[in-house]
Amino acid sequence: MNAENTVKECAWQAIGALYGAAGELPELQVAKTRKEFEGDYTLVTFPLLKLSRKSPEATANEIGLWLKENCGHIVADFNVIKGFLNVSLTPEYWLGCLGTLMQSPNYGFVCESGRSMMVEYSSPNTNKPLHLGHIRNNLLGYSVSKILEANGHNVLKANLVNDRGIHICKSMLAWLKFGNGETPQSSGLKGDHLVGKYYVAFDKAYKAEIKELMAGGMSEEDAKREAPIMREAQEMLRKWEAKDPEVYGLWEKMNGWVYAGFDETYKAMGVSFDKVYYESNTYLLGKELVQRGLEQGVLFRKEDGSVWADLTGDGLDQKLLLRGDGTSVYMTQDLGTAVQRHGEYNLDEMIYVVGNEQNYHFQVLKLILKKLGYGWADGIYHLSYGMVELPEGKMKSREGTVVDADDLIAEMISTARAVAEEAGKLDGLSEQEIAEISRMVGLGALKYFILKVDPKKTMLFDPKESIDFNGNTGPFIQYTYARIKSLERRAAEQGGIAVTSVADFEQGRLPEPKEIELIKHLTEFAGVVRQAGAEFSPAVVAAYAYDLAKEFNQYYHDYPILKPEVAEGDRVFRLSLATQVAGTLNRAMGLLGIEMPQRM
RNA sequence: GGUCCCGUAGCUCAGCUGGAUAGAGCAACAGAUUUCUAAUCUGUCGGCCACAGGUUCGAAUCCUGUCGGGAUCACCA
Repeated sequence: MNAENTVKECAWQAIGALYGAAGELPELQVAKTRKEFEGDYTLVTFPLLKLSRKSPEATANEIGLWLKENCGHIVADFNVIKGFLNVSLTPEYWLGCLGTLMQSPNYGFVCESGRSMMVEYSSPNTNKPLHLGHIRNNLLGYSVSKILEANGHNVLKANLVNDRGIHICKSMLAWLKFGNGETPQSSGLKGDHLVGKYYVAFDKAYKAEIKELMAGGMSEEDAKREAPIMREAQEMLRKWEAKDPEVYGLWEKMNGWVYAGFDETYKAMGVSFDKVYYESNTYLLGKELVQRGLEQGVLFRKEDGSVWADLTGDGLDQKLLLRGDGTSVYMTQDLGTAVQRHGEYNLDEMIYVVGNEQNYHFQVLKLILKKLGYGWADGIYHLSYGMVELPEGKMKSREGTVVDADDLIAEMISTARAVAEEAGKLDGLSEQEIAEISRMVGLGALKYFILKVDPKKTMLFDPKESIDFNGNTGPFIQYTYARIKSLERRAAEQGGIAVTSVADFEQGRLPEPKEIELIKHLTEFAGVVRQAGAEFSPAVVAAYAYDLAKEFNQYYHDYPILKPEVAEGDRVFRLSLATQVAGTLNRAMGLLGIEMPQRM
């Protein structure tokens, strides 16, 4: 069931019959007819002029006449404006589409592509809590996973936690120095926030030491290196690498606090993972790979013993892979991890959801893997997303301008509640229902706000102007859904309407123009899912859901569905159509990780 | 300096595999409600699609250059 293809096939037949199918055929251009013209689909005739050897108008007319005579799905009336042929499909055809939809509760979702993919996202550091930038990452990663699943792929959601390194040692050290044994239990602080507090404390103490050293005549660079607290942190990292029991125990304890905190945030956001990796387990990977590359002559060694990849032939620079002392760097680890995962799961694609500041890194990663002879490197895709900026510019933790993820989520939910209460939407509902609706709507607003924007674009978030609940927003779409659910409840109270196929409709009840518009929208969902999957773009799905909701709201406004004056035949038909809209909205929003309330 | 990304209404964003008169939302203004839920609907206002060339029947969309903004080019991750 694909109306556009139906039109295309008819057009091909017309062209074959009229002009012969000889020679190479131009691409057929069929598009949805613009609103201001009459018709469902438009055939652009300009590319066909070489075949027809006639004017655009004559060609369009000729094809239109042929379709009228020979194609049963296309209505007799067509119109030609300049080189554009506008045709419509019959109400019977659209009724058939509605019938197919009613029989296909999972319309739009493909089963079993046979392809396996890993989507790596989130990948936080364990020294501070999640912020707005992480929210964009997590929502994107989760949504893209859902979209790929809907395209029939076997998807593994992965999280590579950066649990080791100097950053966590900073938090650990500051906690030892200033913490007085404080724990999440004793302080009432969420674990990740507690650890983040000591990361900030470290930075403060570090800065004070630098200032003092510089006052004593030292250069800034030297002061940064010589500051005692920094030396201590580095010493701590060495002890960690040597698995010093005391340091290791502290590390495990504080990371445990952070994980408990993250789990809470993940749960609140509604994201999850199939596989969690820890850098403490993977940071030594890749060394063998580099050795092999060295033997193959793909990599080279400098006098100091360090190993490099020469990418200057590809327009890039040289890239360090092993230091002179044999220790590895970030890239080494990522190379090793990629190879290991590919061996483990035989992945067709690996999608990395990582900010655009790492564009270069992934370009290099892919290139080196190819040089090492891994053909599957072509299946690596860096889903690069832009920063979330505040009105005053970038978020800076040092200046305290970060928008904390937990705070923002809580604020969205409480705002949703306040808005609903003011509008009297929650009267008569239990506290539990109120809390659940507020949660869904608040999160829906936040998720939609972020996911509707093209991932690669830098986006702006203004905390002072709280996220809207009207217009092109998540709650708008949720509201549309809730109203349909309300209709369904009412219909059930009135004795139920048992319609499962078009055969149950009143004889001769065909869709009216506005209803055809809705059916047309509904049939486009499969194409939207496919496109979103091919482009890794939740924004495509968001735009679709909004358009469908808007279209339905107009219909709902103009056409009564269950009002007493509505004839039984119309009532049944309209409710069935509304149910299809609700189902499609629900599936579309599900791909964005947005839940739909039954009432709001 | 090299490479990559972005520039569309006052603001936030669609549209970009070339198609008809460039679309939404917010904001502003004017309307619709004895409600199948007004978190809705209708209308008005708002544009040298950064700029200049090129490609062609046709360019916001493709190519080149310029300007503006961002990222990156670490023995950090």
